[in-house]
Amino acid sequence: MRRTKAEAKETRQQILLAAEKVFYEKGVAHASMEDVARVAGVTRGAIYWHFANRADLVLELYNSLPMPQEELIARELEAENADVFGVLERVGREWLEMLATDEHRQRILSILLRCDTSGEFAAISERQNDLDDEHMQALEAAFAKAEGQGKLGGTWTPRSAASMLRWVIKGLCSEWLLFGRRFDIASEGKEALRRLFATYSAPTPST
Amino acid sequence: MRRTKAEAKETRQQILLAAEKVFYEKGVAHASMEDVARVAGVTRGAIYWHFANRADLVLELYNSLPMPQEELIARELEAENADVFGVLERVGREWLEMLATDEHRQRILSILLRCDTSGEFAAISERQNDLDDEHMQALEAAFAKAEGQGKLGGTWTPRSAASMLRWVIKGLCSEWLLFGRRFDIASEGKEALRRLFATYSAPTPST
DNA sequence: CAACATACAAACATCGCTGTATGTTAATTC
DNA sequence: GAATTAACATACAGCGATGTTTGTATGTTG
Repeated sequence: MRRTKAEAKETRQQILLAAEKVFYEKGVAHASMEDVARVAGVTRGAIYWHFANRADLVLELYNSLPMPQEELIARELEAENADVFGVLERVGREWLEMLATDEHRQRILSILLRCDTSGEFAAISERQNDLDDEHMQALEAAFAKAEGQGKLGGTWTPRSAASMLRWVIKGLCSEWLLFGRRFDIASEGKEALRRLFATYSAPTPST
Repeated sequence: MRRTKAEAKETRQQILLAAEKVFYEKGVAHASMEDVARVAGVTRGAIYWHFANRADLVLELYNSLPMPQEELIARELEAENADVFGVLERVGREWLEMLATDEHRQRILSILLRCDTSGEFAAISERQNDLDDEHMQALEAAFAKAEGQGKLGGTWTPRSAASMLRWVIKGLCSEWLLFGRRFDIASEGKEALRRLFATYSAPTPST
């Protein structure tokens, strides 16, 4: 019973959805391919037709997430007198709001956070690490620009400011995702970002 | 060839050390009990004598970590005019320094961070969550005290201050442990804590 | 110094799961 | 419309790991 191309894509999508559900509920390590197949309404044959193995399935799950448009942000920051803090705070807020509303992203990121990154999934976590590195460099550059504009106060350096921002957002997201989403990440995150950026622009102590 | 009690304890310790090494290198999910046994210089029989199963072994690994004396800290904070910020900043700094020097703690926490928390290891992560909850309550109480002393400035509330501190420390440790320890956690953490506590005591904006 | 318990080693049972190979049917292709 | 191939289902081989059971030699206890 060979399917049409459109039907095949539909099947692939069903498998991804099933994998998202099953991996999220049972954990990547302890869910079998047949668990996924059952939920998707197919057999393991279909899964192995569309995906090489479980690691590949997880990778494609990760790839199915639309990534934020970084070039757009970079362009916003290009202007000579760009409001760096305003842009960064807004981007952070938007990211948290997107996470709060996109349940697929929540589940997939939970899966990635809880999955054993050594061994077969090393490739995925390496990709994430590379992305993180790029983000850090972009952040540092942005804060350096703010410093050049004389807007970075306190004892902040571009590096320390970028690191702090990263730690807060990562801590916030990890806690929310791994800990049962027991608080309103959008509003609490918004508050936290506001306070954090307020400290960035605090006047340098004249000691 | 039955061993004496002291020798048995020694064997148990060897198994724990081997498990720490093997689980750290291969990941909990993909290391077999025989891998552990081989490194420990025993057979799986010895492991199953001392531990019920792999989850129990991981749990005992976690239990082997000496926990910071929380009562001591609580007592320090009891005094009417206690320097809350000073104590908390010092405690945080000491924690980071301890983590930076104790390689066992580094490996075991790495194992816990990367291990799949669903399924068989749910008990362990629940215990961690409970501990985290206690910490949060203690932190909130401490910041509430500081607020009562009129020392909590800005727009901070006890809850937001405690959350922020937690997120920063968690983000810091996670990044350092999972990311190859690519920076000096003691010194960078010390700086971050100093900046963070400085913002806590910043004067309230009179808007 | 029996008698028993302890601290393992060695062998066993078995089972779930993975990957692959083969079979089948229907969509494409030329 | 014959040939090909895509899209699966089904069947198979086989490992690797787990938990248990049995064996055994030696501490330990009364």
